Formats: sequence, structure tokens, C-alpha cells
Amino acid sequence: MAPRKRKFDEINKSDKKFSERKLSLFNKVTELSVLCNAKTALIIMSPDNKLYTCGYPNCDSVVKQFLTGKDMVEDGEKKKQEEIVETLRFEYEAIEEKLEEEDKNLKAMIGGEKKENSDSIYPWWCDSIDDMNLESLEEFKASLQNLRLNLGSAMDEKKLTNLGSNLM
Amino acid sequence: MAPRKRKFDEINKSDKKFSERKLSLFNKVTELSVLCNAKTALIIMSPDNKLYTCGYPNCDSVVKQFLTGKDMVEDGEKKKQEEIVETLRFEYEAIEEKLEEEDKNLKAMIGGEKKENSDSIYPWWCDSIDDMNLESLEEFKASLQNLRLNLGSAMDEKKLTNLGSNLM
DNA sequence: AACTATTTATAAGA
DNA sequence: TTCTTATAAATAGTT
Repeated sequence: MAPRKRKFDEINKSDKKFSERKLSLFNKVTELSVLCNAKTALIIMSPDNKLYTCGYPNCDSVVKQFLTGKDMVEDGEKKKQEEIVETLRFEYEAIEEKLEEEDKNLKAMIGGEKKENSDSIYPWWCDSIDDMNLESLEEFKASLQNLRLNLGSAMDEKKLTNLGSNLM
Repeated sequence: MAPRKRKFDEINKSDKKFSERKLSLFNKVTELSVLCNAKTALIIMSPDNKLYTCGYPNCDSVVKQFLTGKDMVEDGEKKKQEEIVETLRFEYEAIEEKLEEEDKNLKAMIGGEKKENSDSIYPWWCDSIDDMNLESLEEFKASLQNLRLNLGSAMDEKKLTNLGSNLM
């Protein structure tokens, strides 16, 4: 986590590190929520008092439940949200599978080319296959990441005041 | 994050994954808090409704601040906590430095031995140096990890009800 | 913003 | 369960 040493004076010089950590933290929280079906709430206040939240089913309901010790999410709503997360899981899995397939294809292709060394026995149009695969690979990667980044906020009904927070 | 594919049916079979993710999430949150001086609160409810919390300066004060939009930590207390975190930063840095040094020493020593190949020109007691370094290395590593794991809870005044949660 | 090197996180299997 | 291993993500420093 700390590949190279850094002086502590430098830490707060840029909020780049903060934003990066916050982003990956949000991803981690969302992952835990979706993959383990856990309810989560993460509240982060930057040194300059900007507020960022994240949670499943939503930050506020979990906070409420934390405060009262009771489940504040009504049964109907809960059921609906479980369906949503189930759908999202399938999406997640589907994208992951496709990504893996594409990755495998790409690697096989690269491996195949290596064996042929310099002169390829394939016609010119084969050259574009790698690009195509790379493209779709990147596309899937982006989809996956986008899905992950938006899981928490997408499911959130956003009906609660976030006290002037701009998410990330 | 998902090095190998796993069936979603398997996900909830064991809570091992949940615990591991929760633990590293707590570490991440604590890291963000300490390194970026951000106030944080993380609430996790496992599928079987066990509650786990983590935060700086403490989970509850951040939750309160989130709910009210006001800083509930009194100035005096806030100042005290800033001093504490400052101290902890120095500790953190010191341990990190020592760890790095030890690591460098160890690597240098291992590298040196490699050059000598099989027969070492060093007397027998040099053999134990690696062990010693490994030992202190592990010690420092443990200290560092312990520090990180306990930062949040150590600073927490734990005066609030955690609703039956056992931290990790 | 992108790149690189290193460390950490984590899934699967022994 | 704990350890190992392989792969991917996180991240500090640099350009």
C-alpha cells in the first residue's frame, strides 16, 4: 500500500491521494455489499468538510438501523431491493464472464502469434482481430467498472438529503 | 479483485470471504482517515444481522455529524484528537521507516549470499543474521499491522452502544 | 492524466 | 481452517 516512502508533510498537499483512496474505498464497500449481501454505510468527510456517502441498500437506512437497532426498511421495499441486487449480480457475473472470455481469446491470439514469431501466416485482416478484441475487452472492462461504481448510488433512491455532498 | 471466477451460489456459503473483505475494508477506512485526516464512519451489517463498525474520530460522532450537518465534536476534544492522530502518524511513519530499513538490509544480505553462491565466506554466526532480520522484520510488520488495525478503535472512546457488535 | 513499480487484496486449491 | 499461489487492484512517485 505504500510502495515508496512519502513525507507526511506531503500527504495533504494534494487531494489526489484522498480522492483515489475514497474512490477505491467506495468500490470496496459496494463489492462487499453486493457480493456478500451485507448492508453497509460509509460516510467520509474530507479535511475541508466535504461530505461523501455510499451504502447499500442506502446509506441512510443503514445509519438509521445502526442508531435504532431496528430494520427501518419496509418489507416491500426490502424485497424489491433484493430483486434489484439479484439482477445486478447476474449482470455482474455476465460481464465478468464475457470479460474473461475475451481476455482468454486475446491471450490465445497473442500466444498464437508469438509462435509464428515475425512473419505471420494470417492474412492482413487478422491483424485487426487483436484490436477488435482489445476494443471489446476495454468495453467490457469499462462496463464492469461502471457497473461497480454505480451500484451503490444506482440502487439508492436518493430521497435523503446528503447535506451538500457531491458523490466523488 | 476477482482473480478467478466463482459461482455466485458459492458466495454466501462461507463467511470467510465476508470477514476477509470486512477486515481489509476496515484497514482501508482507517488508512484513509489517518493518512488524509478525513473523518469516517463505516457500518457493516452481515447477512445474519451482526453489526460491525469502524470510524475516526469515532463512528458515532461522524454519524451524528452526518445526520445533523454539524460538527458534534467539541473544540477541546477535537484538538486532543488531532494531537493523538499526529502522534499516531509519527508512529506510523517511524514503523514504516524501520520496516523499510530492515527489509533493505534483509534483501541486501540475501543478494550478497546469492553472489557467493553455495559456499559462504561468512562464519557460521552470520547464518543467524537472516533469521534475526526476518524476526525483526516480522515484528515490525506485526506492529505496523496492529497499529493500523487498532487505530480506529483505539481512538474511539467507545462510550456509545454498538448494538451488540463484536468488532471483527 | 498516464505510467511504473511495489504492495495489498483476494479467490481457489492444498 | 490455515497456508499457498496466482492474479488483479491499489497506490506512491514520476513524467
